[in-house]
Amino acid sequence: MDKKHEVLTTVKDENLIEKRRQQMIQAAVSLFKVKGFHRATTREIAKEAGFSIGTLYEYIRTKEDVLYLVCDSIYNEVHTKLSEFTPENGTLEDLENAVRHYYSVIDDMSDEFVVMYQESKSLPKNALEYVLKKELEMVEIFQKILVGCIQAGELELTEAQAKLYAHTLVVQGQMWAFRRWALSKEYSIEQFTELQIQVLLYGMKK
Amino acid sequence: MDKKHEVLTTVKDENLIEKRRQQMIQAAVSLFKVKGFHRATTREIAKEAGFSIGTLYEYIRTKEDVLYLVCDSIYNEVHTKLSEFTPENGTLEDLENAVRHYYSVIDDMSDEFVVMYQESKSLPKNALEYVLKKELEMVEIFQKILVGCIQAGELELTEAQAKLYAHTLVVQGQMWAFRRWALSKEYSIEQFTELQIQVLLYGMKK
Amino acid sequence: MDKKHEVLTTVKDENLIEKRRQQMIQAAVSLFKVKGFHRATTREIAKEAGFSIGTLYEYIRTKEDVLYLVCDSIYNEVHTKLSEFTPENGTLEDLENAVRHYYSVIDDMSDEFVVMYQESKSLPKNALEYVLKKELEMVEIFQKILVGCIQAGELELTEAQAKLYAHTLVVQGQMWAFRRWALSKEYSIEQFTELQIQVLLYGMKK
Amino acid sequence: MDKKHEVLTTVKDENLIEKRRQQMIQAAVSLFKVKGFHRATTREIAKEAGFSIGTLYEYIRTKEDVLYLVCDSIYNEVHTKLSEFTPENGTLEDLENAVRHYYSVIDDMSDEFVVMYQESKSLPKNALEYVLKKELEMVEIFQKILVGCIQAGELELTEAQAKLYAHTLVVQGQMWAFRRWALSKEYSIEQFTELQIQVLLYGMKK
DNA sequence: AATGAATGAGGATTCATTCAT
DNA sequence: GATGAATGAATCCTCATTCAT
Repeated sequence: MDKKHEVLTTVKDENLIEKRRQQMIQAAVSLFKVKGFHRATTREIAKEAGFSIGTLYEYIRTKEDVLYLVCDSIYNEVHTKLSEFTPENGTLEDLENAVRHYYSVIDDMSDEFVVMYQESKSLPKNALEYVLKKELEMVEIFQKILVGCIQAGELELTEAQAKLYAHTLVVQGQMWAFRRWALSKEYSIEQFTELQIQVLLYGMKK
Repeated sequence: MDKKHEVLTTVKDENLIEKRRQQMIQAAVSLFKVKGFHRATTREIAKEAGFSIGTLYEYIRTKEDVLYLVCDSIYNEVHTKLSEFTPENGTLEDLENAVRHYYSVIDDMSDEFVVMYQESKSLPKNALEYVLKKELEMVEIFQKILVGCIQAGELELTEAQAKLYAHTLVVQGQMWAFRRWALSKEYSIEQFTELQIQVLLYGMKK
Repeated sequence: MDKKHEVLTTVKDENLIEKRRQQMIQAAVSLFKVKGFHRATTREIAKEAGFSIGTLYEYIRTKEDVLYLVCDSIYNEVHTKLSEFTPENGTLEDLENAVRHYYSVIDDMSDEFVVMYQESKSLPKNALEYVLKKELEMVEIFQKILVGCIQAGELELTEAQAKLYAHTLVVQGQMWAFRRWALSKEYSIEQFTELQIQVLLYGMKK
Repeated sequence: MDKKHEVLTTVKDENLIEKRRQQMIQAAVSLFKVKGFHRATTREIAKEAGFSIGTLYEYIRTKEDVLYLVCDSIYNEVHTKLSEFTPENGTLEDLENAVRHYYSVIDDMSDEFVVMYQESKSLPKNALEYVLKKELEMVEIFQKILVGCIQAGELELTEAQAKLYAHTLVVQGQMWAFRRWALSKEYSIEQFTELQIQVLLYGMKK
């Protein structure tokens, strides 16, 4: 459950595996976005990726493997991008900037986010567990920043509150991806971000 | 697009239609919860509902109709329950109570919520539009309360801010349904609700 | 392992099941005879049986079920035919007649025999066990007749010998089915039978 | 049709061809024994043989070639082993010893025998004809010994009877390979052999 | 000679939907 | 109104074979 869920391959060349999987993931995301996991066929995925159905199956075992690779890849990308920005001062400004950075990552990858959250329930059990673990890691990133602020005396929260607020921050970012159809009519991502920072950090009461 | 999406029937007797559809919806929710819309078969739905596949198709046209009925039914139930409680004073206490009421409805119906949000993307175009409209109506309920508070001088927000905060309140409630696997280990629904009210209304800054 | 291996069905009407399965078995035997189990497709089986592929799968779960039904049906038919003729006197004449009867059944059903013995190895484990049990029952029929002859003083054999001779008689009959391509050039079934009776019962030494 | 069926090769070096084919045959027999010809894949055969799928196809043209090589190799081995022992006196003792020798060869190679007889039906037409010819040659070996006994006055049989008895002797030997699952519980190969000699040469009547 | 990545035709199975009873 | 047998398009996946390196 802790270990990375392995996707078995017939092919041996590691570089080739990486290359083909990138093609595959990109193809899959663009198809899942439009039709969802179940309505996208393995043939379509292969074609969109630029190779034959036979080749697709040299790099995966089942269609669900594709979904897993997509989810794993998205999490890794988000993690990498968030890690580029790790504030360490424990100021509220740091927290604000972390949120801004995260929300901009979501804006860049909102198709991927929507696909991941809508389809991950179709993963086989242990792949799902792995993905949920990754989700918690995302929450922990924010939790650590919050704890930093608490220790620096900038925030006055219990551990339990900090954890919940971390969830809140993560979910509010996802909201932008999921409700883009409604929200983008009214706000730009920058407006959205600043408004959210206002209410989440400082409350909506005047 | 604005009108209620109609589900055609062979049967004439309105009472019977209502009865069979309730059986159907209940069966579908419990199946979709476990296997999702795509993996649940119409045969299973019919069986779980207590009648034959032939009978199922007397009351719907396509499998997607079942999903639509499920979503429609959930929204109506939530609407009804929220309408039981419509505060009109424009106090912050009213707002808090509205949130409490909404979050407790979500707690009661969290399976239904999860099913609805995970599967509604599989609705045909115009049924989806109808459902999204319903979703906006939910947001508007909170928006109105917020506007009430603004007018009463309890909150100091622009219209744009009020709308976004309404979304936030709605989404944070759904968070309880979607992240129950993680959150319920740490908080009861009451604790969750009070903590959320704290941060959303009054901010997390000390 | 002892119980009859069950083949699950979607259809409820028992008479219909029986009818469709007979069509299926007949179609399968004629195809397996020509192409073997693996090269015959389920579509061909359905078509030959006179219904659609969908209908075929209403009456079976897997392609191997077809093979099992074929084997089971053949054994039952042979058993029934052999049971029509059960000598009880313990004379050598009885034994001879039993052999004659068995060999003529094999002549009638040699396609079926060949199919069954060539393909039964493809059965899933517990279906195979069931079929092997049936095979032993066939041997036992002859063993009993032999024991009858021993008790009547017509033959002087140990139990162990009787069992082996029963196998021999059964296998020699099957030889007619398997080596028809060579044997029928030289002998009619009647000649074959009488020559076999000679050597098996009375030896080839002058 | 009479000529040896040729398996074409890209490779020139005859020694290498022989070596690779031996690896291939051994691998194939062990796989066919477990999974049968159809379920064993060419990839598995190559891997078990210790080389790549590409290399496998340097030494054969089609998968059926592998099966042919297996059958051919088994027949040749049996022939060689039987030829080591060719009695020429025309005594019944010679006949008995030939049978003993043959049955012990079968005991040594029973996996190979089972594979050959179960799978040879999958050979392409002219390879099958070649193999059937080989089978008849096996029968002829015994037929010759029988004729020797007849000429020496030890047996009193017509040509037609001699040929049938030759088939019988060959098939009874194969019985040991095919019914090992049942027979080996009751008899050792030596017991089996002696009992068979008794009944086949001297009859079971007291 | 050896390798192994690529191919795609082919096959088993599923399941939404229909329609005769 | 209710039933459930029949249908066949759709889909996942396999595997023999090829060919560039």
